[in-house]
Amino acid sequence: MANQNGDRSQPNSGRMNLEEIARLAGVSRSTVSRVINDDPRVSDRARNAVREVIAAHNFHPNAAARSLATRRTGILGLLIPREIDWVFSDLFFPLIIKSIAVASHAAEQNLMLLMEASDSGESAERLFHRVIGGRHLDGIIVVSNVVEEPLVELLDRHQFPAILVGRHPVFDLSFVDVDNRVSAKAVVGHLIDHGHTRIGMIGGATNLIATLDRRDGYHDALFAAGLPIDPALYEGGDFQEMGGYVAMRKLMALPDPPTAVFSASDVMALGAMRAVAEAGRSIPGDIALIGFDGIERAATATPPLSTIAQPVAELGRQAVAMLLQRIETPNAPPMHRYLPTDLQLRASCGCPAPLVPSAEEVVAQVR
Amino acid sequence: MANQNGDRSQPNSGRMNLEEIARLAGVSRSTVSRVINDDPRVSDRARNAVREVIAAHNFHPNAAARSLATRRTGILGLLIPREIDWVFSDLFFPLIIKSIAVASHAAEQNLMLLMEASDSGESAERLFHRVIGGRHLDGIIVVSNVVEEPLVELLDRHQFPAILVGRHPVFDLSFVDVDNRVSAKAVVGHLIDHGHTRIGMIGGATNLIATLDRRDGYHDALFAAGLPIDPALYEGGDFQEMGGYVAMRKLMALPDPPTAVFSASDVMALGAMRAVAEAGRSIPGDIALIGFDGIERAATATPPLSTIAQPVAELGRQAVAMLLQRIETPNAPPMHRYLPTDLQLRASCGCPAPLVPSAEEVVAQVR
DNA sequence: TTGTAAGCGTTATCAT
DNA sequence: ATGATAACGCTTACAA
Repeated sequence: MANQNGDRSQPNSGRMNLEEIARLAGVSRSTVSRVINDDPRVSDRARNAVREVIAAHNFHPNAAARSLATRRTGILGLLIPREIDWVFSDLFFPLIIKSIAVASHAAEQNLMLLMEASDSGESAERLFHRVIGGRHLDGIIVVSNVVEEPLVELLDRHQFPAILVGRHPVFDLSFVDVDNRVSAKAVVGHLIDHGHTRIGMIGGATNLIATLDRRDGYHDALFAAGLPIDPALYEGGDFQEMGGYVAMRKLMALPDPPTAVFSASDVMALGAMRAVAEAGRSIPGDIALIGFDGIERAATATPPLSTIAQPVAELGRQAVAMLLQRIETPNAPPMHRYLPTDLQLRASCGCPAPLVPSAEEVVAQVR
Repeated sequence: MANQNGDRSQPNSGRMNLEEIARLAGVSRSTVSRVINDDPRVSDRARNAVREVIAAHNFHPNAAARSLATRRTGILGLLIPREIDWVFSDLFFPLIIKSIAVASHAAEQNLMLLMEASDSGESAERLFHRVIGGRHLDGIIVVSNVVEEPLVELLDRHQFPAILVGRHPVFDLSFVDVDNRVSAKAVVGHLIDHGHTRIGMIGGATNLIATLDRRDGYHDALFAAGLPIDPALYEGGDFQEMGGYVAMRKLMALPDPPTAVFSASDVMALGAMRAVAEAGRSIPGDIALIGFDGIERAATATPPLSTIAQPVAELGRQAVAMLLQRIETPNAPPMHRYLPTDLQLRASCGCPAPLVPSAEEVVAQVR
């Protein structure tokens, strides 16, 4: 019997390599390589012998040597752009990072996290050339909605395998996204269905593509219903809670305030709710409200916030899947994938209380 | 004049390597290598010639070849353990990930994100051997408070360069942390200073070291004040909002309910506040409350939530700095670093309204 | 099916 | 100061 784990499973104890494994297994280095890479052209006898030695020594092939020979690193990049501060105002980024990480691991790929710091960061161009030029990565996922993201242009120009999470209006790169325009139109359409004719919107940062698309959808809905577009009813925000708060105060201070508001994000909607409450007015009685994103806090807000949910985890998973395809066939035409959103109607828009467990029931359930 | 950027700055256009650069610069490959690595033993003439060629072709050395030769990858690992779901109940993890990423880049290191999925993940042991054994990383940062984290034992046994964010009671690895016990004692001590004698606590998940430490600090404070320890006043939570909500309801349902409560996390405290409000009772009038963490929402809660803040970003920065040291001198004894917390007193504990801008002032400021 | 040997692109040692 | 040349550990024709 082979001495299984004779030396307490050291990781690559000493300085193990293919040559050494080969020696111990009584075969050649190539055979060991074939076994490791599941090459069928190996006899069962040799395969077993090699596997045994590998297991006994807990051997794992050296990553650098491997990628030097294969020109593949097995590493995917994930770039979060420099507008990092508002980026973490809610859990959208954390959740998408998580799903991308998990999906990468499931595909036996490692994930390299690239975060441009607003301050001490290297420029996009430098980062690009260092990481891409140095062949650190096989491909990259860019989670950015910024219109003038410089990386995007570089990726496009150099045809480096890349997937955007969030469409880009100018460069024809592969992306996965939700249809922000259509989704926003659905939201505002729902407010119109409730009978509202004076509908405001709290927008996001103007350099984000999603912001522009959601505004377009807002206009689409008004137009489709034959309602006028009053610029006074649109307030810019910043995707932060305070931005929503401020915007709602402005809307309420209008001579002829809206009776319903569409907020381009749930976090801003939460801030807006605080503003309404402080003004002693009620939701949806005085102002109906719907958000965008589908964050968890929407469901537990007072009143529960209607919203249109993005399939965040699925966006991440699709991005990884698409990137792996792209790495395999770099010359295929760019793919554009839109994932469905989910309109979740709760009390804040005037819909009847939803069929969800009450607080008491939840308590009982948690116990 | 050299043809600067003659071919539109392709990244490693064609198949550039040291040999090719050397040829174009009229020197040998070794000289090019020396220039790249800032070796002083190069004549200015040669250095300039090489630099020119490198710049003209936007050349970057191949990472795999480099680490094969140097036995250094320039990659740090960041492991987020498998209890991933509650991990993202607030922004602690996202913020620490961000600070670690930024600090790594500032130190010219890349960051590999390792997230064990609760479900489809490989086991800790497999992950360890694949990544560490395969020499993907120079070192690793583990952000985990879980007592029985299996990775920690492996890292300890194999003496792989590692830093824990959050101390481990058993294995003597380097770590950076806040002193949870002393901090909790300070919080509860403050409630005692307010005159409370019946003080409850909402704890966290029991498999977390921080939970145990904070409970110990709670006991310390009671003991130091000569107050009895009533087990009924301790309710377990889960670091989620709903857990705090449930725990507070139980505490309020007690025959002799507490007049003050220390919550082991701000998120749970927020849930607790909701429970108090729903019960028609007031904070701090009926129940004084202090949280732990210092999340942003604490300041805007109604009433503003007192808390003790962790220096989250600094924890990340220190972790990177310590890891780099450890990689340089692997045999140095483990370092234990405690960072100070910051008791932020607001209305929820009964302190006078703080000197912060009112909502109106904030609005004015934002405009 | 197996082994030999030639890369992969650096760094590092040793002469010169 | 510079240039050959041997590692580094793996994959992959090509031979056998």
